[in-house]
Amino acid sequence: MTRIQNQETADEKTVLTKGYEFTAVERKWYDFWQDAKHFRATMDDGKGSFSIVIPPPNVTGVLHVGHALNNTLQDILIRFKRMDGLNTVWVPGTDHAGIATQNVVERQLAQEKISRHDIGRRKFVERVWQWKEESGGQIINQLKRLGCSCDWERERFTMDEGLSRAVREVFTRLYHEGLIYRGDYIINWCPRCHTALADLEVEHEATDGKLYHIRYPYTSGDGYLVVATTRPETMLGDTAVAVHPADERFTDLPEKAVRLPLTERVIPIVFDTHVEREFGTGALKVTPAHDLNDFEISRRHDLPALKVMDDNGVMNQDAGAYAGLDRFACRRKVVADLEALGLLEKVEPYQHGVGHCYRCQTIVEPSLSKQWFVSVKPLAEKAITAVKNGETRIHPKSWENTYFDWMYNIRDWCISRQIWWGHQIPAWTCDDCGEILVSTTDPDTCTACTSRALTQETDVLDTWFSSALWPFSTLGWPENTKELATFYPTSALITSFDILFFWVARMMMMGIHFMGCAPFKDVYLHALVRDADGQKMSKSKGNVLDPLLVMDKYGTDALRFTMTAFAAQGRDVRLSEDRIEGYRHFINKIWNAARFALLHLEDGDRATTAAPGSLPLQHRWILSRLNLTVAEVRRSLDDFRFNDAAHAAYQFVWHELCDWYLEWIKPALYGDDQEAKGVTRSVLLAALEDVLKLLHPMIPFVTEEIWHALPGDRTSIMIEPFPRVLDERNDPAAEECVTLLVGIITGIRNIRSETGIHPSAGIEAGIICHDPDRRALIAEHASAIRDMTRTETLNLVSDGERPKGTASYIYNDIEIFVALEGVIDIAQEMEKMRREKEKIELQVGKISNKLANEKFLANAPADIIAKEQEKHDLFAAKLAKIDEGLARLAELR
RNA sequence: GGGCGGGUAGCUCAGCUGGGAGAGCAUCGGCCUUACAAGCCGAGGGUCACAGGUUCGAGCCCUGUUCCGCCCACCA
Repeated sequence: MTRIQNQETADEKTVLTKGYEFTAVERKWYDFWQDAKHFRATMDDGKGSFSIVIPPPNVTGVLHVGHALNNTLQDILIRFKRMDGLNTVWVPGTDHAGIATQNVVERQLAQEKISRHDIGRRKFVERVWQWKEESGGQIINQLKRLGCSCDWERERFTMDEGLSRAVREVFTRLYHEGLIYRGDYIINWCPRCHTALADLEVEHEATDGKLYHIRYPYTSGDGYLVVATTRPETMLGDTAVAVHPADERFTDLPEKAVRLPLTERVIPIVFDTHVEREFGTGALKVTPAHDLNDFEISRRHDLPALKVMDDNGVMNQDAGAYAGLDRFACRRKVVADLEALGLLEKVEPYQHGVGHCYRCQTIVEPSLSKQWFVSVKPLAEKAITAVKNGETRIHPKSWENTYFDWMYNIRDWCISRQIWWGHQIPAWTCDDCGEILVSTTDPDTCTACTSRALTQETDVLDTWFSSALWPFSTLGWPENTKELATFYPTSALITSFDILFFWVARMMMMGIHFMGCAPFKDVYLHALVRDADGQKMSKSKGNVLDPLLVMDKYGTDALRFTMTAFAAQGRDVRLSEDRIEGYRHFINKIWNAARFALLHLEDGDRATTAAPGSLPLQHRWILSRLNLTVAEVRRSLDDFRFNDAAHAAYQFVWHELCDWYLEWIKPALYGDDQEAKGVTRSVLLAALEDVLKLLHPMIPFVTEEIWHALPGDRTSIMIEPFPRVLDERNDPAAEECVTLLVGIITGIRNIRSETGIHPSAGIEAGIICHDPDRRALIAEHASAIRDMTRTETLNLVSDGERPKGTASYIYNDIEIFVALEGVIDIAQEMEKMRREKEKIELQVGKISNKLANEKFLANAPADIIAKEQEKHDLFAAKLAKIDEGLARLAELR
C-alpha cells in the first residue's frame, strides 16, 4: 500500500504498483484534498475569479449518469481555473424537489396504510425532513466519489434558513411591485398529486384517442348543431358553442342557442375567431372551467364557467346524474347515453397530444382555480436583452434561438402548489376584513383593520421558484456579502439542456431583476446521456448504466475521461460499458508510462529549466509538441470543447509521448553517457509533470497518485499551476525533422512487416537522399533510426545502385532499402509500386491543374499557392523515385 | 403547425474562420522487443444522404429533396 507524504514520513515516496489500484487511491486522495482544505474558496484581492453554482440535485436523489456527466464537466473547469491561479468557488447543494420528494414520502406512508391527511400537515412535513436527513447525504457522498472539488463548507439546501429567507424576500418584493398576483385561471391540475402544475410541468404525449361528433339540438324543431370533441365528459360543463363568424355554414342559424344534451341546459351559440373552420364540424363546444381556450373564449363573451370535476378527477354535483363517476368512467357513460339518445353522430379514431404530470404521469386536467402567478413578461424582456447583447453567452449558440422563442412567447408562471413540502407562501388573509398581507416576517395584525385573526396561505411555492434564486441566494443574498462581490455574476453554468426553461431562463429573470445583472457569463448546455443505441436510459427499458457500479468496476477516472471525451457540443453522449473500458486503457497507459519513467528517475532529478533550444532534437521535439498540446487543451476548455481537450491530451500522451518519445530515449536511459542521461531525465520529468497537470482536471485521482511518486517534494497536484504556453518551447524545425525521421522509420518497419522479416531479426538498410541537409540530419540521427527499427547496418548514400535482393519504400523523395535474405518477389514489389504511383499521379494531376489555373493563381492567397507548389514538387520528386525504382526492378527481372 | 440537431470508414463519432478526408473501437497480418498483451509494429477500408448553386477551390457556405432524432404549440 502506498502512503501519503507527511511530516513524519517526508522521505517516503509513493510507489506505483504494477497495476493501478484505483479503489484505495481514490479514497485516499479525496480525503487528503478535503483535509488539506484544497476545495475551499479563495477570495484574495487582486486576483480574477471563477465561480460555478452546481445544478442542485434532488436532495433525496441518487447519482445517475446525467449527474456524472454534469458534475465531471464542472469539476474539470473549476480544477482548471483553480490551478490557473484564480479565486474559485464551486458552490454545492441540493434541491428540496417539492412534488417529487412529497411523492416519495407519501408512498412510504402508503406502505403503512396511511395518507398524509391522516397525520396532518405538521407531522407530514416533519416526516419529510426526517427522510431528508436520512437520505439527503447520499447524493453528496456520491458526488465526492466522483471527485467533485466543491467547497463543501458552503453546501446549501433550497429550504435551509438562508435560502428560505431569500425566497420570502423575493416573493414579497415581487408582490409589492405588482409582479406577483393571485387570480382565477385555468391551470393544469394533477388529480393524483393534488396540485396545480406549471405549463412546463406538463408533458404532452401523442395518444390514440377518438374524436366524438355530438349533436346539440336546437331548442325547438328537429335541427341540431354537431360539435366534435375528444373529451365528451366535459360537455357537462359546457356553457356555449362557438363558431367562426365568417363561416358561411353558420350564417343562417335557425336560432342562437342549443339544448345541451344530458343536462337540458340551454346554452348560447357565440361567434369567435379562435374557432378553426376546417377542424371537425366547425363548431366548438365551450367548457370554460376545463379548457384553456374555452376559458379565454368565455372571457371574451362573458360566459359563465361551470366546474364539473373535483380535485380527484371525479365528477361533482354539477355533473348531475354523473356525479361521483371517475372522469374516464363518465366519458364511457356519456358516450353510451348519447348513443342511446341518437345524439352521437359518429366516432372516428384520432391521435392527439394528451398532457401528463411530469412527476407521476397521470393525465392532467385543465381546471379553473385560484392560484398565484408571476407576471413574467417584464422580467423576460430583460432576460432576452442580456443574451442579445452578449452579457450572457449560451453554448452551443444554437440554443439561443430556442431560448428567445420561449421567452418571447412566455405566459404567466403559476407558482402555487397545493402540496405541503416546500416554501409556504408568505401571504396571510385577514379573517375579518379579507385583506391580503404579504410580508417577509410573519405579521401579527392586519394592517387594514388591526384584527389579529390572520390565516396563512396554505399553498407552497413551485420548487423552481427557489431554484431560480440559486446563483445569488447561495452566495448570501439578501445580505451584501463578500462572496457576492467576488463571485457574482458566476462565470459559467453547466447544465443539461432539458432544464433550459425550467431553471436557466428563470434564473436569468430573477438574477437580472434582483442583482441588476445576469447571473452567468457563460451558460454551457450539455446533452443527454443515452445508451449505446441512442436510447434514453430508463429503468423500464433496463438500459441504465449506474455510475456507481461503473466507478467500482473501472475507476472514477475512466468514467470521467469517457464522459469528457464524448462531450461534444450539440450531440448526445452515447455511453456504454465498452467505451468506458476503452478509456480505462488510457488511464492504464499513463500509469505504465509513469512506471517506466520512475524506473529511471532519481531522487535528485528536477524538471529541466534549460533553454529548450540547447537540447538535443528529441527533447526539443517533445517539448514543442507538449506546448502545442497545452495550448490546445487550454483553448478547448475555455471554449467548452471538452472532447477536444480530452482528445488533444490523449493523442499527445499515447501517440507522441509514449509511442515515440519514450522509445526514443530508451537508449540514453539504459546507456552510460551520464550527461545525456541527466538531460533526458530532466526533460522526461518536465514532460511528465506537465502532462499530469494538464490531465488532472479530467482525471484527478491517477494524476495525483503519480504526482506523489515523482522525485522532489510534492504537496498536491491540484494546487500546482496549470501549464502555460511557453513560446520558447515552440520548435517547428524540430517537428519537421522528427516528421522526416518518423517517415523513414515507418518506411523501414513497413518493409519488415510486408516482407515478413521477423521483428527480432536484425537487418541491413540503405537510404538514398539527394538533399544534403536532410542527409546530414539522417546521418546525425542514424543511431535512433537503427534503434527504433532494429537495423544493424544503415547505409546512407547520396546516390547509387539499388543493391540486389532488397525491398524498397519511397518516402517523399527519399528511397529506403532493406536487404532480404532470400530472393524478393519482383512482381509483387512492382505491383505495390504501381499502386502507389497511381495514387500519387492522381494527386499530382489535381495539383498541376490547380497551378495551371490562372484564376486560382489570381485569386488564392499567396501562402496557399506556395503550399500547393511545395506539395507539387514533393509529389513530383516522389513520382520520380517510384519510376526509378520501377526501372531498376524491371532490369532485375 | 413552428423550431432545432443530425445523415462522414463496418460501428460510434471528430472535423472550430472554405485550401491535400481523421480518431476510437472493430477487421486483417506479424510480434511475449528489458513501462504497458488493458500492449507493440504494420495494413486495409469513405461518391462526406441526394440534386442544384456560389467560389480559383465545398464535408464545411446558399437553395431544394429525402430520411432519422428531439423540442415547443391553445386545431377542440
